[in-house]
Amino acid sequence: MTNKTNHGLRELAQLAGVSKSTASRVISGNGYASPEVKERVLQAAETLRYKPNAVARAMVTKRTNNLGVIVFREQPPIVSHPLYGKIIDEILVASEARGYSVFLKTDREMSLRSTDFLLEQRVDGLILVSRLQKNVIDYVKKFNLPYLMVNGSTDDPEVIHLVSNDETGGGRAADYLHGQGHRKFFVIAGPIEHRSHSLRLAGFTRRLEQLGISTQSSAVKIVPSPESNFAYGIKLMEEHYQVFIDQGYSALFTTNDMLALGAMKLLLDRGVRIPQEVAVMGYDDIELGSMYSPSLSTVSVDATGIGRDAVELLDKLIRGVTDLPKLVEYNSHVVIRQSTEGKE
Amino acid sequence: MTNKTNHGLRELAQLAGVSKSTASRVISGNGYASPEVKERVLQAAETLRYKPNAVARAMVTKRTNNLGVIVFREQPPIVSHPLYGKIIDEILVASEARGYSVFLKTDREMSLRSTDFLLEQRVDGLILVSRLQKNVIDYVKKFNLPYLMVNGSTDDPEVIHLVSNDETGGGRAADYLHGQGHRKFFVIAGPIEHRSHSLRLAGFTRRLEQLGISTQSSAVKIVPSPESNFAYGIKLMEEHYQVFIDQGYSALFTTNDMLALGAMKLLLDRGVRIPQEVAVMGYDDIELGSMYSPSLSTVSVDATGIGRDAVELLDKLIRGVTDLPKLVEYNSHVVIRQSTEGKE
DNA sequence: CTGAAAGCGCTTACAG
DNA sequence: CTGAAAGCGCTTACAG
Repeated sequence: MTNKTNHGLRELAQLAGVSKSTASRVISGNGYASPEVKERVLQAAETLRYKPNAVARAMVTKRTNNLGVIVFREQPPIVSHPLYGKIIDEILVASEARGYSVFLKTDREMSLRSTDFLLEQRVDGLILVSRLQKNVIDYVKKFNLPYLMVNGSTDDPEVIHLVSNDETGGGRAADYLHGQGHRKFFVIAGPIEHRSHSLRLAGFTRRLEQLGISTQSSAVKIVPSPESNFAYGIKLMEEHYQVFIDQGYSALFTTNDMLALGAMKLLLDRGVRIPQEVAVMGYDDIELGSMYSPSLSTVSVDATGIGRDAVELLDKLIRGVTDLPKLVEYNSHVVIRQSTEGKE
Repeated sequence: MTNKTNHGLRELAQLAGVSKSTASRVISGNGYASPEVKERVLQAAETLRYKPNAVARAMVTKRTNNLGVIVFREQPPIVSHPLYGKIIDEILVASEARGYSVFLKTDREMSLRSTDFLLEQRVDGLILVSRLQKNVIDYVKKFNLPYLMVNGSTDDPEVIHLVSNDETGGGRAADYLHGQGHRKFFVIAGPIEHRSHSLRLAGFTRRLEQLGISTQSSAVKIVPSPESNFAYGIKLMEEHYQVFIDQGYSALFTTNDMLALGAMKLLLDRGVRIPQEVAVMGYDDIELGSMYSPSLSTVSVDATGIGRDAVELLDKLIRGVTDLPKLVEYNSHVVIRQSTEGKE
């Protein structure tokens, strides 16, 4: 049994009977080496269980082949967040495919700490996920580090960001529900400061107006929610339950699935039949929604495309490719499931 | 505006008018420096926006302060897996608190690639999550690297592993359901090769036997499932639906929540009333279950404790603490929700 | 095709 | 209390 000491290039070279330079060339795959020499080095690497030291390599090449991903969220479910989890999964897979490893960090206080950490780790690039404060991106910009934003909001025209086309998606939801015959809409809208929530709502109401439904009238009731989670879906539906029933709203639209699920659970628990009495529609297409009974109709967000392209674009940035798009939008489409179908 | 070039210790020292050694001492916090000197260096660091190079530091200290986490799963939902996601979230938080950053890797083919990668990155320690093949741990053991296993299975007495006490939990589920008056049990059991599924089932049936219910008789029907996901919950329930109804099983127990949710959805879609006609109980306590309508009764797994302790134990291992426990078990408790309550 | 030498940006004894 | 020097484990021109 070879001992557990980690061997370096020097021991490797020694055992193979070559110089460190030569050993380095065959291990790294850069530069020439005769077949016989190559064979000997590889053989030695095997018996020594040699693992090149990526830290040392990074120091000289000034490339770590590491990416940093920071998810900005105040509340605990971070990786396990149904939408961000999907995006991160995709980032992981796409990174692996391009030879990058990823440091995953979460940042609760929208601080600069995690950014600093990754800067010190000399990651090759940074993916900033979710809404983040302007100061974070102002900070990142001061350094010479490729970065991009996923699912955040910014007016900064310099910043590359990937978002789903929430306004169009909101419009499609309105279109679909209207097409199903609905004329009275109850809407629970997540935090207006959050780009996606505000655009989804804007798209939804604009489309209703175009369809001849005044969103100022009693045909549309919009309830704002300070948070976009399950608990608030329940809470707000509970608070407005009486109005909801009395006014005869036949369709419920929320700016994300979690709110929809919460509201739907409250309705189901009170015996309201979905979709027979009320049609419910969310946004995001989280896995949970497809598993619900009734399964939740929704508007999809292309988490797979976003995650994949984030890595691809960042890789291009790192490699110095220019003329990259500053804004990449992903199309949303309506996903019809049990919570809205069956309405005749 | 300071330019974007990244400055090194040399420039820092130069600007502060001290030697690199001194600059290093104040930046790293190791060693002495007079208040005035310290002040000057810090000042210079500020104006230069100096970020210590963690790569260089790691090379000399032989400590990266990085941890590697590998999640072994063949199927896509990895980070976004409802249970593993929770554990990973906790690992992230606990790592941060102890000054570690984490490389998150997934491994679909149970290969040695991700392990090698992390070995090359010279992480200080490794957390192996989920079921992994014996060859992976045999491989890791050959290197001089602290590691531990979470939620996996091993007979190797040397390996530190953290698991939930699945057998006891299975027994508690049986106890609870029996106490609710149920005498006919339908069980969907996940892959028997997976430690947690087989122990949950074993605990459940053993306890039933103790309660005087023969698990060989028609009182208990056990259906094995090759996968432990939602789709199989639906599929198996569908296949056995007629038997299920005809035989009058009043309780359904599955070895995880996903299976329970799938089976429950099928029952609900067919109009079976839960819990009035059938009580349903899962295992894991994933967030989804608490949101369902009816919310799912289950047996909890202490994901928070597991994630937190994994980092704590690994940190101790890294710091050379000895006499660590080889096996840490976490208690499970029954979580009663709508899918079983209401039965009188 | 291969090797000697310099250097990546730090830290750490060791002098003084 | 501070600085000069060596060295961590690699890669990369540059000779030969």
